[in-house]
Amino acid sequence: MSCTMLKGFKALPLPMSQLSLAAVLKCGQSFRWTAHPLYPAGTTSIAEPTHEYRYCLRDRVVCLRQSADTLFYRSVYPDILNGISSAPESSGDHEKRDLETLAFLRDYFQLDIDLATLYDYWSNRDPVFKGVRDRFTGLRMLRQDPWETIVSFICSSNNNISRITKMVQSLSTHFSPALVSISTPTIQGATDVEGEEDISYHAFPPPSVLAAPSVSAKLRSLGFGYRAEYIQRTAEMLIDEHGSDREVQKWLLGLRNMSTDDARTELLKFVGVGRKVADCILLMCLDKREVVPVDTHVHQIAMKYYGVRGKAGTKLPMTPKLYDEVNDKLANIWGDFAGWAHSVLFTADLRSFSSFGLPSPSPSPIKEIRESTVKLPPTPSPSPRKRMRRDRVEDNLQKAENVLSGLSEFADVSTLDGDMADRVKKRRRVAAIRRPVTMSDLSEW
DNA sequence: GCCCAACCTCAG
DNA sequence: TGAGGTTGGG
Repeated sequence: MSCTMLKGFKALPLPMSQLSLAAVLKCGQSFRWTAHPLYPAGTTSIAEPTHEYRYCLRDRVVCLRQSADTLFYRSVYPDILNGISSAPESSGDHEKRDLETLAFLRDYFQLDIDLATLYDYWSNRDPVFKGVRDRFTGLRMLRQDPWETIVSFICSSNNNISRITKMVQSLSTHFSPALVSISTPTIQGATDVEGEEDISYHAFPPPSVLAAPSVSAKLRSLGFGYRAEYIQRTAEMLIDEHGSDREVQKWLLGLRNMSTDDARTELLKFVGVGRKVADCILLMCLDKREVVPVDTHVHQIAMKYYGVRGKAGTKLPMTPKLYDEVNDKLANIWGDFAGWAHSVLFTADLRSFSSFGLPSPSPSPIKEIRESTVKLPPTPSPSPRKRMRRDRVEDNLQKAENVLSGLSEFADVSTLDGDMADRVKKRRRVAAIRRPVTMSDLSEW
């Protein structure tokens, strides 16, 4: 790859097995990252960065690119901070900002959690997971901002990623001033010169801004539907309760130190936050890694492959009791990081990948497995590749059935008595394996 | 404690 | 017509 392409970027050694930006940033956890192609579609090798990803924080825009073994990053600041209107900034300022950005990345991507070890752990416990792991490497949970996460997931009810993304973006552009304008990356090897344009970046609006009574009508007009009132009222509740944005933020971050149940109880007080949305928030910004948010899709898979009550293919009303059954079952199988495993299996199984012009993970492994349990009609001369894939899927299904029928040592513990189940669970508990990314990993490109 | 219709909008 | 759901009334 050319050096000029990454001028101004710092490099952090990081294998794809630990983080795949393309998967993580567009799988339905975060809705505010933008993806910008660096080459005309279909002209690059996977070893080189294909896109630049951008995300606007309160004071800077973080820009990322990824190659097979390296994460490249830089941040862009408004002119006022760039020394245009004051003294020229020193190289020391640059250094300080880069360290701050690196600190943000390590926290946001939770880089001290060793994802490869977790994948191995889940694979050993769950043949179904093992069957799909290779197609979704580097999928990890983000550690996001609580306020942004709450609003984003209030928007998520009865909704899809594409529309949620539009809503969250429009929330930012309408209620938060532009922080800085940046031109899109030059597309290397493009035949026409067009494509380079300035884009304004807006941070996510703080609670005090969305708490204003006029906001709900405005949100209605922006197409938020019944979620408009939920967002305004939730913002209002938080500001009324805690006074200022700073205090709200402090209190929200404090939820990370509470037990899962206590934190969930607090979240359920907000309007527009039910059990499912609360669990998404717990998992995606409050460090509750064992929580598995249950929607109808998860329930379908849980019925089919993990022996949860109900008839696969048909739908049962998602009562609190059924919700707990699904949640407990999956948490038992996947352990302390069950919510992370869930994200690999479920948030990855979304067609919406294609709507961002990113490489599609299809055919969806989940769908593929689902279809293969049905008697497959004799296919006229399947390609050798397809043939192998189906064999593999059926092999995995056989293993899955072994698990479900108790033949495996990883059989479900929920049928054991409480004491024994606890001891089994304890023995199975994985110690979070940490692979600290140290400051010495930081190198100048 | 459990059930169910209504709710915005858009894609299939 | 229903979706990766929640609310409010019975």
